Amino acid sequence: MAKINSSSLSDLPLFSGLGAADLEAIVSEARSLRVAKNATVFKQGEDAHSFFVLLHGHVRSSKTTPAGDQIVVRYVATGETLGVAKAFGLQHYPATATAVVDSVLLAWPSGAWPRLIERCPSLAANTLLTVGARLQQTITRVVEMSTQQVEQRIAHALLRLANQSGRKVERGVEIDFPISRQDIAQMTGTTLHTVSRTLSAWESRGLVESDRQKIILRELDQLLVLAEEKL
Amino acid sequence: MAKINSSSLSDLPLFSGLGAADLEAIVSEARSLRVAKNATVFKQGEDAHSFFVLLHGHVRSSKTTPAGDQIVVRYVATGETLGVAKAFGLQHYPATATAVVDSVLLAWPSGAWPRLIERCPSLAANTLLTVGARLQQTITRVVEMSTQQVEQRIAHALLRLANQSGRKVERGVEIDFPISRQDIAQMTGTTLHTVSRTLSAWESRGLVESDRQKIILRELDQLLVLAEEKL
DNA sequence: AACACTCATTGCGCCAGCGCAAGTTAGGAC
DNA sequence: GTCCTAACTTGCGCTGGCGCAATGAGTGTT
Repeated sequence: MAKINSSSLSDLPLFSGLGAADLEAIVSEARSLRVAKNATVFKQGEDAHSFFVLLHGHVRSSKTTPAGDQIVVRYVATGETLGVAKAFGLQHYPATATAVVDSVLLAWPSGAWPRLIERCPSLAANTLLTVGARLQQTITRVVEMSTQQVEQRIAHALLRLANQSGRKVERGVEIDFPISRQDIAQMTGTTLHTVSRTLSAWESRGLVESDRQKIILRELDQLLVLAEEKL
Repeated sequence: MAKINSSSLSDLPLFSGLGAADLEAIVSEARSLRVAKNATVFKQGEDAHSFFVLLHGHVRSSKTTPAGDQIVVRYVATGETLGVAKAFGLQHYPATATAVVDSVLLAWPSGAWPRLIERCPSLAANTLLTVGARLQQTITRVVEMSTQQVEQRIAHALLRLANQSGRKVERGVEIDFPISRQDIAQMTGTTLHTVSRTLSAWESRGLVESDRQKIILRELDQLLVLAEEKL
């Protein structure tokens, strides 16, 4: 529902290869919603009533353990799908999605999924592609946590964020949404203390420039060296 | 090709919900192959020419980093799919699949995938389910590596293996394929030394019984307590 | 302007678990 | 049998980075 420019939507990976008529039909079933900074799109454990595409903004997906530890699963960038729990057999959302800046999303009721993929089988194939990519990234994360030192993992995480959501600024590349030391710690399996120490050290070497919730990567090459080097 | 009992195949998650005719057609395109213990089904980096279903045996999927570190991605149990790289957009296998016991698989050329899912869209939906489940498991692994001590991670890993591929024996549950300390280390992000020490400690407490490449879990409840307890 | 809160920095002590190294044991090949 | 290799065990010393704790510095609110 609502006036959504379906031509720009045809570029989204989820909808690639879809005919205009199908796309139109699918989009007409969606509602769009705005989520304010720091508000949640959905919460872990909640019934997976809808799935979403992020049109504008940035969303953090994070998971809390029974013991109370939190970890960041991923940051969702513009154009990506989220909350597709039902499509892979989950009744409830496995994580909490929080807007880290004011964001705009399209939402479909999960119940519509079977009907949609019946009409457009390529939806399933497209979703398979993105879920496959996420699986690869997650495995990469396991590999890094198993084999690399904390400093290298932080370097990798920042480079990945810069790549995914970097904005060129005069001094380098800035990560385009507010992110705390704590967030980075929860992405790399360490503590905010260690992240803070590491960034301080890098800052004094001129590799990065950082402020509260803000990080600019100044020397991408050197960070890459740091990330790759086998101790 | 080959005499394969397609009725037993209809129980596989990949083929669930398929009509007998479709199933027949799909299976007729497969070739079956036997892979000896310690031989590889496919190698990391190789062109992803085929995808497989494991009919009998056990296969280890492992990944080697440029720096030479190895980690175990997962163990494939009977009935599971492997090597579906092409289905999620990879040109090459991201890992190496090694038979840990003599194994039998069905293989389809990756090129057949688009045609198969066009004929049977539920193949894509089914694959989405299994890939989704694997994504969740991998995320769980990241969470564990981020928040738990080595001892707890080993307990979790063994309980999971016992659950997936356990065989009841008089004294408890035995993991149904040969697995070394090294393998467990590569699943949990630690070293074979630490795994060995941990198992020794457990053995002296009567929680497990182990031999070379063999592990019997004797006290599942106590291991579960160990796994869950927040230090 | 003062308060409350969230985010960040840094010093210090400690310990889980890694790396090294040496030795043991079990299979498999011939 | 004998050799050879792969798997496993265990002691010892070291250290990366965690936990604690205290402090400082922005941000938003009334």
